Amino acid sequence: MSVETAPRRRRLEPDARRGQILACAVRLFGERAYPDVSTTDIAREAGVARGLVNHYFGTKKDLYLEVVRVMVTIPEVALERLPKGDLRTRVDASVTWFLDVVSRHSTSWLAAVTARGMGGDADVERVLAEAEEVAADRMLVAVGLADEAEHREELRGMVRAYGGLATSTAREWLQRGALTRAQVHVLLTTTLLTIVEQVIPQVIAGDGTSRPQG
Amino acid sequence: MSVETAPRRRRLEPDARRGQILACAVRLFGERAYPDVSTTDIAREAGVARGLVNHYFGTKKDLYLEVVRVMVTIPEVALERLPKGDLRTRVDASVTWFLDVVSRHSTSWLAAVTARGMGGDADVERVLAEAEEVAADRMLVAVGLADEAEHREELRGMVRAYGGLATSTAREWLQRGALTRAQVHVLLTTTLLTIVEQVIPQVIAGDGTSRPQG
DNA sequence: AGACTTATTGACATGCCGTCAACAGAGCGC
DNA sequence: GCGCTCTGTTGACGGCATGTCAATAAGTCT
Repeated sequence: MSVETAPRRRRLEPDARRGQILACAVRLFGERAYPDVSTTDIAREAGVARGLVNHYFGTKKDLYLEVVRVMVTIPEVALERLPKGDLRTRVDASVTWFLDVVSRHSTSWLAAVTARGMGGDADVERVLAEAEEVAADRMLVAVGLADEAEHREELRGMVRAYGGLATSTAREWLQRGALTRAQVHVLLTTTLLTIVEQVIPQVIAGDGTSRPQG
Repeated sequence: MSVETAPRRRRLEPDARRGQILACAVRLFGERAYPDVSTTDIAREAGVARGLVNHYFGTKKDLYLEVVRVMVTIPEVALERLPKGDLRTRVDASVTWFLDVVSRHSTSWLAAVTARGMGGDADVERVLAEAEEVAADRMLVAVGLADEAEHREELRGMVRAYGGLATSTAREWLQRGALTRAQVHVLLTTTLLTIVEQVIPQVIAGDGTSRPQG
């Protein structure tokens, strides 16, 4: 009687195995900190020999980079169509969309932004920076400043900086519970409006972009 | 002739040795990431046996906690006297003070905020949170909202969130070079004024602080 | 079935971390 | 000066994590 329907080794396609291990790594790195998660833990979680982790991802740090990339890419579900109304309407919609996304994927999103990079690693920083770039470009489209060719760099810098505000504000809501969603909404919309309507015109019309003293 | 003015072991007072090792650790952790700095490196840098590091600081993570505490405490040089003028004047002075501090200690400050916590470690997060708390209280004093007893929690939350904006904006200036100091100054002052004059009154007068639905 | 491909394993070498008993520098009494 | 004590300091040991690599077996094709 052949009851051996469970071979001790199951052979999967590389993509499948890779994805499975990556999923386990995402979960573990979302719970514990980088040095507190061993590749042995990940391998055990995936029911796999430890060497296989290195086989697919190289070093532990490489695996972590992919994990972070997955975490920050999750909110990329796309801000497809934004309302055609005036600035205030579009800003409001953007903030609503942002808050929806981060509250839906709150745990992994919090892990990604809280785990701001393993103690200042350069490669991790690069991955986070790329994600910020994408988010900043989308935001520029949303507020209708996408085709401002001349001051592109400053605009992107300001929007990236605003991303820092959005992040820390969302953390006050989701992590510390110091603010309600409504309060966060007011803070983010009002601030973004101020930046677009007051700060950016002042910078564009103001002093030189790279002259130390004006 | 006794040329042995250099005994292979030099005996220091505990405080001195501790401080010396801590200084080396601060330098190394400021350059490389947490997992890329071994206690062996720190011991070698201090010209000391590796066991001594553990003797003084316990575990490697404990040492790292002290390092982070030192890094974030550096800018605590105190915002002693702030001008007595109106809100705009005080906000302007606060931002100027902040930019002075972070530009002076730019390297260690960048290391501290960039090294946002070793991949989401709880204890590291606690140290950073305490530092944010101190900064937030000072800011509340500076903008004249220190004695608003009722909505204390929300106010502190908002100011902490603004701290996130200040951090990311300063990084755009010091690290990426996308913004000039003047632009950063405009962005931070205008935004803080908006928060104090528009957002906070709206929150105080607005809906309930902890009621999910109004 | 037999052969072939390759996903998967297990062991090896290296390095890091925490602990601990033993060593030695500095001050003191004699 | 000699020896004693105190304690800052060392070196080594055990355990664990990581990366590499040849050996193995699962699945497929003929």
